[in-house]
Amino acid sequence: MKNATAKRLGHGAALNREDLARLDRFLHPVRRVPAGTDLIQRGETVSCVRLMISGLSARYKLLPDGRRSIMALLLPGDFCDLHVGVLGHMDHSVMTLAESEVVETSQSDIDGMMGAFPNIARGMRWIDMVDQSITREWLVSMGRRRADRQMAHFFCEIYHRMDMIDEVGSNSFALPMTQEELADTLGITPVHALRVLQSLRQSGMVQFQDGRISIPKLDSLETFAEFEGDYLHLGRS
Amino acid sequence: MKNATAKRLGHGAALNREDLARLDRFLHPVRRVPAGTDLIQRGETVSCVRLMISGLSARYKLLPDGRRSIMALLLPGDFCDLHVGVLGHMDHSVMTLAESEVVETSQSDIDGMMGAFPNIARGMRWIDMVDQSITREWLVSMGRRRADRQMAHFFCEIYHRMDMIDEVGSNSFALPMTQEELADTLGITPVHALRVLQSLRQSGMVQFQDGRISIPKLDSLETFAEFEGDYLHLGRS
DNA sequence: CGTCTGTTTGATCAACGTCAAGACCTGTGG
DNA sequence: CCACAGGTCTTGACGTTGATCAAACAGACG
Repeated sequence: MKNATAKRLGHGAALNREDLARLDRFLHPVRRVPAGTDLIQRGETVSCVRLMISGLSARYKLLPDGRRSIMALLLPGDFCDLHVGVLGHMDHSVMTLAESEVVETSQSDIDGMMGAFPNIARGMRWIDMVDQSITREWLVSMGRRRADRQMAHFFCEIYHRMDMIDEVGSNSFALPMTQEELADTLGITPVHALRVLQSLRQSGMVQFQDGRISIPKLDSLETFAEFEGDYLHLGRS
Repeated sequence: MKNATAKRLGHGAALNREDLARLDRFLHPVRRVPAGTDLIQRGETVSCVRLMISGLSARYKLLPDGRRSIMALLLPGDFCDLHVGVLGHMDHSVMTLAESEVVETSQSDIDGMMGAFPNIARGMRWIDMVDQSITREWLVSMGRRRADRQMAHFFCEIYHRMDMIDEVGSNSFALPMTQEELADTLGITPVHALRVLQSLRQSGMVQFQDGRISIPKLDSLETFAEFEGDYLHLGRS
C-alpha cells in the first residue's frame, strides 16, 4: 500500500525499493491543518516547501473588490511551492478547502533528495510539468468552453487525477468543496454554477452533493466535455 | 550590450563574467524562422530545447471545432520547452507569430550548463517560475476580468516584459500580432476584440496598429486594469 | 485585376451576471 | 427546548457582456 506521493511520483518515473524507503523517511512529520486555513499567503517570503499528503487545497488570488479566483487545486501528492524559493515572495495564496495533512520541509532537503535520488528527482519534475500543463488546460477551458462544458471538463480532470492516486471508488470520490469554491475555480458566479450543475445532474452525468461527486458514466461526460486527457500525461502516450 | 537571454536571466540571478561568456557560447547557432511556423507540434516527442532569441511566438491549442486558444506568449529570452523532456510528448503546440530567431540545443547541454553554472541555473529556474506565475495571472484575467480590463491588463504585462529586455522605447514597442491572435489569447472573438480595442483607443490609453503598440500613459492603463505587477517578480521586494 | 488576409461596422441573440429573497441546515447561547 | 445567527443551497426576474451572422472595406501580392 503506497502513499499518494509515491503513486504520483511513480507515474513520472519508475521508483525502486530505495527510492520508496527514502520517500517514507521524507514524509514525516505530518502536520494536520483544518479546512479554510491559509498554508501560504501572498506576499510572504517562502521559507519551506510543503507537500500535500491528504485533503484538498487551492491556489487562489483575491482581487481588489474582494472577488476570488482559484487557479489550481492541490490534491494529495502535489507540492505547494516547489522551487518558489527562487522567487522573492509568493504572488498568490494557498488555502485548505478541507482538512488536510501536509509535510513541511526545506528547499535544501528537497535539493539533497533530488541530487541523491534521480528517480525521485525525475518524478518531481514530472509532477511539476503536469501541473503546468493542467494550468494551461484550465486557460483553454476558461477562454473557449461554455460553462457547462467547462464544468464537465473540470470534473473529468479531477476524476483522472483522483484515480491516479487510487481515490476513486465505484465511480465516485470525495471532492469537499462548496459551489462557491467551484464557481471561483471556473470563473463564474455561484448562481450560475448551481444552474450548470443542475443541468449536468438532470442529464444524469454527474451527482455532486455533500462534498462528494459521482460520475456514473465517465464516457458520456468526457464526450460532452470534449475531454482529451493527453495533457495529464497518464497513458502509455 | 547584453542579449535578451542574459537580461532575463539577470533578473533572477546575478551573472558574472564567466556566466555571460558561457551564455555567449551557448547562443549559437541561431536558426531563423518565418512567421506562422510551428516550432513544436502537439503530440510530438520532444527532442531538443528551444530558446527564443528574437521575435514572438505563442503556445496554443486547437479545439475539435477549429477554434484556437493561445495560452502563452514567448518573448526573447523565453524557453519553448525547458524540462518538457520528462513528459513523453507535447500536449500543445508552439508557433511563431512573427519572424523569430531561436537556438536549438539538447536537454543534456542545458543540464550540463545548469550543473556547472549555478547562477545560470538559478536564472533559468526563475524564468520558469515567472512563466508559471504569468499563466496563473492569465487565469485570473480570463475568469474574473471583463474583456476591456483583461486586454488592458495584458498590455500592461507585455509592456513590463518587453521593458525587462529593453525593447520598449518612448512608451511603445513592437507587438506583431493580429487582432485575431489577440482575441485567441484573451479568449474572446475577433469582433469583440476589435470593439474593446476601439474603446481603449478612444480613451487614449492605447494605440495598437501595424504590429506596434503605444501606451502613452502606462499609469492610467494600470489603474484601469487594476494591474498589480508583483506576479512578474521584477521589483526589489 | 482578382484573391487573400486583416480590419471594420451593424443587427440580433445567447450566455452569464446581478439583485433579491427564501429554504435548509448546523451550531450556539439563553 | 427554543431563538437566533451564519453558511450553503436554491429559485426567479431582469440586465449586461460578449457571441454570432453578415457584409463591406483596405492593403499586399501575383
